[in-house]
Formats: sequence, structure tokens, C-alpha cells
Amino acid sequence: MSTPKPPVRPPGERTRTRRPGRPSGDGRDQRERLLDAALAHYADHGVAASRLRAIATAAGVTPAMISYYFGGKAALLEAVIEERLLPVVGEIRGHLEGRDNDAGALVEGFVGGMHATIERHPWLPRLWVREVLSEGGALRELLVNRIAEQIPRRLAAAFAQAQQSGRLNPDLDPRLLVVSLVGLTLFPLAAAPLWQQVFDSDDLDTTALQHHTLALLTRGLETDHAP
Amino acid sequence: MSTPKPPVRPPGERTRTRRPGRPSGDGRDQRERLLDAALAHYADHGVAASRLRAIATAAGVTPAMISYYFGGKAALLEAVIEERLLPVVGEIRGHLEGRDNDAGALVEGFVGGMHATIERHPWLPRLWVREVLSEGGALRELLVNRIAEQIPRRLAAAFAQAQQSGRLNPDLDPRLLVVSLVGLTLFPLAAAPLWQQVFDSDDLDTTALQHHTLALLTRGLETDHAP
DNA sequence: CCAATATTTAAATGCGCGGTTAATTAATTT
DNA sequence: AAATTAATTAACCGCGCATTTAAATATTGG
Repeated sequence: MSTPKPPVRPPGERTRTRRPGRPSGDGRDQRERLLDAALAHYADHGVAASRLRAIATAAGVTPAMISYYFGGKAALLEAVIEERLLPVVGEIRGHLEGRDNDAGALVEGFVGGMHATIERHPWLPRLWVREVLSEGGALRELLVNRIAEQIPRRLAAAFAQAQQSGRLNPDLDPRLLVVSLVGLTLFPLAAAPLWQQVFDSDDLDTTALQHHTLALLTRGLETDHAP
Repeated sequence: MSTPKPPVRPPGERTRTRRPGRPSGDGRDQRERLLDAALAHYADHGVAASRLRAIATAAGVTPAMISYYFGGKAALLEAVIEERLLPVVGEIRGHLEGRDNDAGALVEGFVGGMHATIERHPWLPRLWVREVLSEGGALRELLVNRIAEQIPRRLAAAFAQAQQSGRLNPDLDPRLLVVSLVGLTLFPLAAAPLWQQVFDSDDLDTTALQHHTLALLTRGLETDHAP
């Protein structure tokens, strides 16, 4: 009987002074904060491994708020896709606009656009590796159904046309060139923390990477045109 | 009292006729089968998401066998690393032997060796994406501590030397070239199911990919040397 | 100023996980 | 052939998760 129930309040974490009830004014953007916290957790730990408790805590609310605003785990993911992911996909697509008839310009636009987009949204490569590249990823369906037509298939078609008119290395495969482009942009940026650790260097910034990538794409390993 | 305890045996799954007790002869390789099942599950679902129950079921035993043979979840991973993963790393390294002073031969050896190794061990790219590339992956430490010196740093050093003696495109970064090589081999092979779905084609086999990759690496996008 | 409504928390619920234990049977040793 | 050891299963335990419910508090509308 010594402790009937004094709010045991574990001293760690954050000051849990909030009692139930509608708050006074201040917090009107709980929904937005939840979306941001969810996106960050998805990128850092993967969608499946993201705990609603952790997302809610990061947003400064209780997990029940996720049910209240979205309806559940699956609906939260859906909302993140619609309101956070798809706008960024549109941004990437925008960097290709009006370059459809020049393979070189298209490649430059893709490489540059990808770097620019990731500069603004650093979570993108991590999320992509976990949820698109990995089989069973939560965003794979999204890529295949809603993005494939807008970006990769469009690029491949443009490359095929350039190749037919003799303006692209005929030993390449237009579709695989799209894969190579992703492997030379999204992949190295996703792996940046890894190779910085492997090569023990921070001096290799994304500008250097962009330079290197364009050099490799245009000339390959060769030292020069005229030996 | 109508059902005192008739072995309720749920009719689905597999015939669970096995009663407790040491089996008669046949199954002497349970440990090996558990290692294989664990590796497969790691590649398919990720290490963290692999349930001991599922691994045990796939190996045809009960989860308690994992405790019996290995001691627990962590020890099982350790055994898979030592007895399944590291031998394959050695195999990859073998493909580079004796080519250290020729950047071109090194690149060819890496691309060809990677394709050959993955042909024999198709789980490799999937596992690598999930557990090395992704932050927080269970095999990242392994790469940094035990593999980095044997493969990536060695390649980078050889490329730097070739570049200094004028036998490699001077606009490239030797270390980033290693990253590019991985992005043009391991990555496309890991993503194969994805781009086969995106481009709606199975005709792009790994031979075509190898051809394309070497073409891109040697000449880049250019149509030819002498225009 | 009172009733209805919106927003929030704490607590309860139920399920599935990793790991362990006791019992059971075969093989091996003496 | 008896005793010991090895291999195996079923059943159990406690924990952490997503979700639901009830209560509490503020805002809004009449």
C-alpha cells in the first residue's frame, strides 16, 4: 500500500507533463510532424523495422495519434508516399524536361538532377536502397506501377533512338544504360558513408563524385582519344 | 473430456509425424542444413527480419535446434559468416590474383570474377544490398574490418599507380573508380529482378550485362574513337 | 454559458517473437 | 544388457509490438 499509484514518471526521456485532453492552440501540425518523423525512420531503419512507438516519440506524441490521424501502420506509409515521396519523384523528372532528343544532355541532366535532388532530400538514396532495391521492399510496387513509365522507360526509349541514329556507342544496351546510370548515381550516394569509411576519407565530396562519374561516362577508362 | 490430448496435429504445413527423441541414422547434416536455410533467409528477408522459427522450419527442424547447435540468433549469424560468407570472399579475391600491375586486366578480372561468383552464389548480391549497403546492416563491420583491405583498398591502390604512369584516364578518381565498379556489377545483379520487371524483359541475361558493362567501362558513351 | 465536438493521453488487449526447459527416444559405451 | 550420452520435440515464459478503448481536456457553435 505504500505506493497507491503516484504517477511513476520515469525520470529519463522527455518531460512527460502532458495530461490527456485537447491542447491549447500551439500544436496544429502534428500530422506533418508525424509524416516527417515516419519518413526519417523509414530511411534510417527501413519501413518494416520502423516502430510506431519510435516514430510517435520522435514526433513528440503518443503512438495512438498515428491511429487517430492515419488509421494505422499501413495508412501512414501510404500518406508518406503520397505527400512526401511522389513530389520528389516529380522533381527528378523535371530535370529531364526538354532533353529527350539528345542522349548526352539526358545523361547530364540525370546525373546533375540526381545530385541536386539528393542534396535537398538526403534521405532519398537510403530509402531507395532499402525499399526499392531490396526484394520485398515496401516501395517496389510504387516504382513499377507509377514511376517506371515516367523515368526509366522514358530514358531507355530516348537512348535507343539516339543509338539508332548513330549518336551513342552501339555496344551498349539502352535499357542497361539506365541501370548503369542508377548504379553510378543513386548507388554511390547511398553508399557514401560506407566508402568514406573504407577509404578513410571525407575529402571525397559529392562534387568530386559528380565529376568522376561524368568523366567515366564520357570517355571510360581510356587516357585519351588520340594515342 | 472428449479430447484428453489426441495429438491435435494441424492438418496444414508438413506431416509432423516426428516424435521427440534421437532419430535413426539418416539426418546427420542438420547443422549444415540450418546454415543453408539461415543464409537463404538472410538474403531474402534480411538478417534482422529473419525469424528463427522460419529458418528452423525451412531446415525441417524445430527452433530449439538452433540453440542446440549454435547457441542463439547471434551465434548462428557468426557461423554463417565464417562458414559460408568468408569462403566466397576468398573466391572473389582469387579472381584478382596476379593482375596488380594492369588496371585494364584488374577491371576485367573484377567484372568477370564478380559475374562468375554470383552465378555460383546467387544470394550474394541480395545479401550485400541488405546487410552491407544499408546503414546498420549486420555485415558492415565485416566489410570494413576484414574485406576492405583485401579487395577495395587494393584495387584503389593499383588504379592510383596506373594513373600515375599515365595508363588510366586522369579525370577519374582511383577510389571512386572502385565504387563505380561495384555500382556496375554487384548493384545491377542485385537489381536484376527489378529492372527485368521495369523493362518487361527476360532476354537481358547476365552475359548481355557483362558485355554492356565492359563496353561502357572502356569507351563510355562515345560512338567511336575516330569520328 | 452550455452543449457538442475535436484532440490527446494512459491503460488495456491480444498476438508473435526469441529463448529455455522437460520429456522422449536412439545411439554408444561399458 | 544396462547405463550413459546425443539428438530431438512440445510446451512454456516473458517481452515488445500495433491497436483499441475510455477518460480527460480544450475549442467551437449556438
